[in-house]
Amino acid sequence: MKGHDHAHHKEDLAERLKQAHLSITPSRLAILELLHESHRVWSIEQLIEALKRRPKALKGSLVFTTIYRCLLKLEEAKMVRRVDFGDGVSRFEFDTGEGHHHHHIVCTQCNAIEALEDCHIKEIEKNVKKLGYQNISHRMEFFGLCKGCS
Amino acid sequence: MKGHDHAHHKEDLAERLKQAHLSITPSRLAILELLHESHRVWSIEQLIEALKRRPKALKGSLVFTTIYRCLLKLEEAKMVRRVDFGDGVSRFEFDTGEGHHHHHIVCTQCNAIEALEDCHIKEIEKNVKKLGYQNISHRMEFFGLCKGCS
DNA sequence: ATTTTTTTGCAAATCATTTGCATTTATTTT
DNA sequence: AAAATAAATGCAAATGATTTGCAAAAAAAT
Repeated sequence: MKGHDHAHHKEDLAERLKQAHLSITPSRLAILELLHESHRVWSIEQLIEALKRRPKALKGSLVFTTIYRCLLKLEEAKMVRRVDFGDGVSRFEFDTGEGHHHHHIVCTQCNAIEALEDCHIKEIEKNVKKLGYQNISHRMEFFGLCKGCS
Repeated sequence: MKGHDHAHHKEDLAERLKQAHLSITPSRLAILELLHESHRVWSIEQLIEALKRRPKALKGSLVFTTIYRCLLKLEEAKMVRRVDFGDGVSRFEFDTGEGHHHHHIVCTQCNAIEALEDCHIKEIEKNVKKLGYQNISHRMEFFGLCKGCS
């Protein structure tokens, strides 16, 4: 069952790459699989470490630039979303591409990151619209001391 | 009247520096005056340009590092707030230090920045609290096409 | 199977930010 | 007010993440 699921996902991911007119490469599939399975954000360095440790590691060496460029392409294709906590490091997470979006809470002590599945900021968006803006998007991240650290 | 007001502000700002145990220097006063008068955010480069053009320019040359370190100190002292739009450039604005806070909307085309004076995100904060977090803060910025650009 | 296009790997360039240190300026002490 | 102490400034160089150039390799199209 699990094996079948994985195969299914892999095909799906390859299909989405094809639809986005992106070549299907081992790096891209590996990144997408990892992001898809793990519901979390990854810095590029973290991704490289995790991919190295994988059972089915990539044959080629895992190079920063390669992962970086894969992520750029996947971001363009809306398969990956970039998350920025203002600490100078870009992080990435899987993007279902179905309009869902969420925010995060970052522990100011241990830097643990947790997803917040809700986003109730319609009021503010309304006001922004009143100001005459279009195609409004927003970034919102929370910072605080998590249970373990307080 | 205006002159008197300015003098008043200058004294206030010097007083706040004193209270924060920071030396009162021309650079710091000039930065604070500019930030206080202008209700907007400034990158360091923008600050340097603006300070150069001032009627009462600083005697010493305006050096990036100096402005940078001033802003760091002023941020610590909560007289200045740093704003991050995720474009790799830090910006700064005056901070009254009275608990007010606001967000911004950035035009995705012309990069114009406007302040949003309201912040209705109590619901989300409640949920974050339920998760066990303390000292919760957040970052939120909006992006969209402004009137002039759409 | 061959050509064409895209991706990868490595090195080097960028760009904003940060740090080191000698000099200057501000504050404190005498 | 002058001397001593502490802090800030200016310049150069270091840092660190990101981005780019280009030749080699891999994938897609013919």
